[in-house]
Amino acid sequence: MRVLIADDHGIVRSGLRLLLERQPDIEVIGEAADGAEARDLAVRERPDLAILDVKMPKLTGLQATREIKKQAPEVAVLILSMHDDERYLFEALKAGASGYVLKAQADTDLLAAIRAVERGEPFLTPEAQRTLIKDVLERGSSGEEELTPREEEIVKLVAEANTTKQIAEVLHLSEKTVENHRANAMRKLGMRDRVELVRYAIRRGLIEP
Amino acid sequence: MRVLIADDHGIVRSGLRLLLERQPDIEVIGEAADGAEARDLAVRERPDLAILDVKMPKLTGLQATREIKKQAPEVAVLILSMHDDERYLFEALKAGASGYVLKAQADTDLLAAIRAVERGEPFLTPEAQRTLIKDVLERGSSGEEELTPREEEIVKLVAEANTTKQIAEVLHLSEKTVENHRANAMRKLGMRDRVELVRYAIRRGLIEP
DNA sequence: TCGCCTATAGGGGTAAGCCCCTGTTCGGCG
DNA sequence: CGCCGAACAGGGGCTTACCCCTATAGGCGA
Repeated sequence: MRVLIADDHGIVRSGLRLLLERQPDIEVIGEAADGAEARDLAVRERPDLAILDVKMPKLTGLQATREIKKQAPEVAVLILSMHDDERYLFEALKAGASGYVLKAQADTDLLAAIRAVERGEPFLTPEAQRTLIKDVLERGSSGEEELTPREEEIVKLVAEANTTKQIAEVLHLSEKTVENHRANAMRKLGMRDRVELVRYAIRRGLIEP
Repeated sequence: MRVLIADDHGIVRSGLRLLLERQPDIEVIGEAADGAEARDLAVRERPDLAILDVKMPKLTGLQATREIKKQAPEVAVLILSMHDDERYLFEALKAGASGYVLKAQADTDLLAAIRAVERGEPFLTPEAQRTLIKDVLERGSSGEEELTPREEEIVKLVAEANTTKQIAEVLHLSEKTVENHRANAMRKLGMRDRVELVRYAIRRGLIEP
């Protein structure tokens, strides 16, 4: 199996190469340090698989994926996510990637992902599958809201460091209702306390850090 | 030369290990996936050198450096910066690090840095030296009330949604001490609860949103 | 040497958050 | 129409956070 590696950090490329070359049937046929190089190499060399980091100079992993799938659709693509988040999961799949692996779990999941790609199957980590399923269930597979407007309103106020009592006063509700909306939002998001809601609110742009 | 590696991404650890073990006189004696683990390993194993990523869960590389230098001052520390930024350079040196290497240049600079540390010398990349000079020139009087290193550690852990009990376990402290540090930090910053601390921690770059 | 700050730890209390329930009202939708 | 989900409200219980207070040990500078 001929594989192409693309990441802007040499250290990461070395780590990937080490991991892959322990497999007797995998051959790393090239490395790229940015997305444009990755695309050019993939189109020219037609590897069985291209492993692309999300964040790269010139072209992101997702942009490179789109171009590779257009010019060389038989090249499978696995996306490596830099961060421990899955916010690019949908875009990656939409761009034509066969799998999405978080870098933190790369050593354990990457080989499983490669084997899945070898069989022509898609691969998602359990976390990614959960995220995907949750999103599909909760927002009907399009860009709608996960939370109801009321819940989002209350999450925003929580993240602005208002107490339940203050929120109840602002919204003319009972404290109990506020608690219920907050609890429902937390349950939907899989969160345990207000602290996690703050980070969610910031990621969603509900408030400024 | 006995070396400890700490990074929350297994792939990066593998890459570092590969790079280091090509050197006949370097032995990687351990890997850590977060700052607390790195500190514990460094204190227990007393390596000649600990290579720490800046951004790690539980304790940042800088926080881990402070604790290592306090409990095992003979352990040299090299800071690896995740991104191509140098905003933590000054704090890294203040914390007791012997060097500061950007990950993008890690394969070329890291060995030079290690050799410098071996000779007991500090190491800065030319870019880092330039940044440092600029920082020293620009830094006059900030005036804000600063948190102690301990307080900052606890603020980070609070903002990562750890409970008092969990923080006490990670830092090997009583819950009461954690409460006191948290309260002192909140008093200094004029904040009333953990929610406000989260936004502070994100603004300060202690955690990602 | 004397203070001051930091880090550590605890006592004791109030307030708040979080979690498990039940229930009503209202509007939309198959 | 009958069902479902959203919004509303509450009971009761347990945990946690937050706020006073005291106290010791160590380091460091005036």
